[in-house]
Formats: sequence, structure tokens, C-alpha cells
Amino acid sequence: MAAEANPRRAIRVRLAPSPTGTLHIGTARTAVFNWLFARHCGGSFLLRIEDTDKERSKPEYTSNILEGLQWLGLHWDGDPVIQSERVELHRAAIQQLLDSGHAYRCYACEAELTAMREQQAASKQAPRYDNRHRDLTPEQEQAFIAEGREAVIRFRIDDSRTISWSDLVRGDMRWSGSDLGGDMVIARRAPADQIGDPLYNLVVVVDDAAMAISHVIRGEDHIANTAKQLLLYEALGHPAPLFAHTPLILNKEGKKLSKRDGVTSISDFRAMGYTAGALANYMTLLGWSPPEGMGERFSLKEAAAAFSFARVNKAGARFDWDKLNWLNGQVLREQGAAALREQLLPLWAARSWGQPGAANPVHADPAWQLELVDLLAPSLTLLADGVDQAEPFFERPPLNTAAEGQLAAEGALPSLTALATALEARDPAETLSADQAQALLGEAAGAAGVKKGVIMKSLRAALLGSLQGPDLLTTLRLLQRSGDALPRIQRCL
RNA sequence: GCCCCCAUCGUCUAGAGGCCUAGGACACCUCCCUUUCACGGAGGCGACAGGGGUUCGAAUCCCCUUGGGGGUACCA
Repeated sequence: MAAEANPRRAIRVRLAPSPTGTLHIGTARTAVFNWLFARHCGGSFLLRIEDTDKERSKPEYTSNILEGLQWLGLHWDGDPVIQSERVELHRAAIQQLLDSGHAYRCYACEAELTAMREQQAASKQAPRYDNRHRDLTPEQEQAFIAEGREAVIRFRIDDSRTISWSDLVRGDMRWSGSDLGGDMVIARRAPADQIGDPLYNLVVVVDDAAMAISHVIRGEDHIANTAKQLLLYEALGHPAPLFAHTPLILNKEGKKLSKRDGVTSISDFRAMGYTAGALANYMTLLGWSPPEGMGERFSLKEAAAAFSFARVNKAGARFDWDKLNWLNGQVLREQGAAALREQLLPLWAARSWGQPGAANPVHADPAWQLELVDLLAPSLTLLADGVDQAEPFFERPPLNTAAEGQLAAEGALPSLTALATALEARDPAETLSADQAQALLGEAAGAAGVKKGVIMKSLRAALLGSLQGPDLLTTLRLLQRSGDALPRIQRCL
């Protein structure tokens, strides 16, 4: 850690999402790395909402992002900084650059620039601004203004400069000023006596400096921006933070994961029934590996204790549903039946199952529910599976083809008849023990003269309407308790 | 096109010159448990992109090739 921390500055990192969409898994993963590093160092994890793109930013996206981070357990320190509320600060910085000669007004119009780029493309040149208005005389400027032209503000980028920094995950990085595309626009087009809307690179630097950010941790798609921003720090006279560029999350094809790749919003994962713990665990694993002996199942807190950029991978990582699913099943089961039941209750309630005052009071009995959850737990991948698989316990399921086939098999009905008779003789209120259930089946099979396998399969068909499902004995005991066993058997006879 | 980055099983990865006959996890296959499915347990299949160096010794260091990715906005 010593090499990663600048001893003279407090550790302060930030997540700077733009509310132009819901919380994307890529952003969330960046948040994870920031949070992990901050918590590891005892530093601060700040939040800044980058809403300077007025056209695309929406308040509902801000709420979605905030909610998603809370849900994942990535709590931030202090109030989120709202970038749009700081425009004056940004304008002041631009004025400073104008005054110091680091920036100037460029009057080139859209058509002119397009023509320039087309020409560059035609001659196989890299597209870049040719700095044509870098050294306009006052007379030339006046002429443009008289023409009615507006101007953008550009920041001078010296082609001969070499920008270098030591990246926390990539090591020594070097960028040539000539590869930055010419003088960059830092303020949108506006009348020449005004300063237009400040643009991304400028704004990020001003805000990061104002927030005293010590480490900028973001995706590797920002590497070129880092070179530009370093130049800005220098011109503005601010100390530069340290940078860490993390690998990207890739789709199945190995390309940067984007909204078009289906499910990529944290809120979507949540709605699908993934747990925050599994998702956070998985995102951490995508690009970071735990130290020897730690295993792959861990909480964010445990990961924070062990976190180090030295264990962050450089190559992008493909998103793999199989592993996420496995992790989610693990997390679901590790919680234990009581916690699982708590989470399932609201989902069941949405289907009007197991609520107090239910038509069948047993369905609302916590002990019965707990046993049901215990029965279902091993087969859960998503929380929602706990709804689908609980359904036949709350509502009588129809018989599927396989079940009907089984009931038509030889010995099926006689054995079920024998079992029904035995069940009729019992007091439904008296709980059926596993041993008693086992014995009941054995006796019924014997009475009907069939193998035990026949009655097992037939009973499963009658009870669940399917040949597959959870442990049969427990299923029978649960349904007997809720008074559903006998009717379900009798409907088949 | 130009610039930058990256490269170990199908996927995520361990590996920082001898510990590597390359380890783990997911997926897949087999068996066990279970008269179902799942969970769980035991095995199995499966990779250092290629070529040159450096070195007594290279998955690890260097170079080239190839492949992949990212960036090239008056978006963030």
C-alpha cells in the first residue's frame, strides 16, 4: 500500500457517474474498486453526479444510481456533489486559463471543421484539430465577431509535450501531446464575450481538485482523458492526483459491455432476483483476485481488508452468467432459512401467499414456512426461484403430461388409494414425522402390491403435478400439515 | 488511418526466473449421496498465441509477429 498512497494527502476517491442512464454494471464495478480502496486505506469515498449534459441527464437516473449504490452496500461519504451547481467555479477556471494564455477562442464553424476532417480522412491522416485559430490577431478576431460568429474555447496542447504518469495498475504510462488531437475544446460554443458550457475534461479536473481527490480510479477507457487532464492540472496550478485505470467488463464477444448487451443495469439484476452480496462479490472478482487462501466467496468488507491494486488485472474480463448464478445460489443458501424466508415473504405476499389471514392458516405459520424454505433452498439460484418453486405448496398445481403418464402406470392408482385410506385415518392436525411418512409409504406400497418406487413417483405426480421437485417425504409432510395432501391424492383417483 | 493498452484451461484467474508434471473457481463429463431434481462429496477433461533472443534454467525478462481491446466529440 505504501507505494499506492501519497503520504502527504488524505486518501479521497470518488465515483463520478453521469445521470444519463441507470446505474450500469461497469460504473458499479468502478464504484466497487473505489470503495474497496477507500475503505482499505481508511479514506473517503465521495460521489459526484456529472450532470453537465443537460440534454441527456435526468433526475430519475440520479435516483436510480444512488439507490443502486446503497443497495450494493457501496455507501459514500458526505453528500453527493452535484456538478451542475458548480458552473461558476468551472467558468472561473476557464477564465483563468484564458487570462494565462493557456486557452483561446476558436471561431471555426461546424462545417469548416467537418471539411477539415474529411480532408484528413481522404489523405489518411489522423483526424485532429489543426489549431488554426490558436494565434489569431485581435483584428482577425474582430472580423469573425463582426461576421456574427460565435466561439468555443480551446485549451492549447503542445504537440512536443510528453505526458507521463505512473498508473497504479498499469505502471509507467506515456502519452505524446501530438496524439491528443490538437487543442481541445473546454467550453461549448457561445457569443465571443461569454464563456459557454464547460466541458467534461475541464470540469472533471476543476472538481477533482476542489474535492481534493487523491486517487482517480476509473475504467481504462479513460486513459486518453488522463493525459489531457494532467495538462489541465498543470495549467491550472493544481497538484495532480494518482491514477488507476481498471480493466473493462466485456461481453460474450469480448467487447466493452454496453447497454445494448441486454441486462446491464444494477436495478435489472436486482429485479431478476440477484442478491447484492453475490453481485458485489462477482464484480470484485472480475478484474481483482483475492490473495492466497481467501477463497472466492467474500463480503465487500473482507475484500476491502485485502484490497490492493497489485492484484488488479490489466486485461478486460468477460461477464459470465454461469459464475454469477453459482455465486448467487451460494449467497442465498449461506444466509440460512430464516433470512431467506424474510426475503421471500414480500415476494410471496405479492402473490397473496402466506399472509396473515390467508384462506389456509397453515400457509401463514412461520414454522411451516421455515420448513418450506429449508426444503427449497438447495435448488435456488435466484431469489425468484423461491417463488416459482413455492407455488405448488400454496396453490394446487395442474398435472403435467409426465405426471399424467405416471398416474396411468400400473400400480399407481392402487397404491395411492391405499395411501389415501391411511391418510384419512389420521388426524390432519397431528404432524407427520419423517419416519411415519416413510412407514406410511411402505405400508401403502405393500397393500397395493407394488414396489416402493412406484408409489414414490405416483405420489410426487399427485402432489406436485410433476415428476421433479424437492424431497418427497418433506413435501408430503408439509402438504399433510396444510391439509392439501389428501385432496390432491383424491383428485387423481 | 493514427495513438495507447492487453495476451495462461471454454470463462474468471493463480503464477512476480528454478517451488510448474502450470494451481484454484465456474461450466462440462463420470461416480457417490438421493427410488426425482437440486445441494453436497470424490474424480476427470482442459491453457502458458507464434517466433526469436537473454539465462545453467523462462509461463515469468527483452524484441518481433499475430490476435484482441480501448481511444480518437462543441458526450461523459
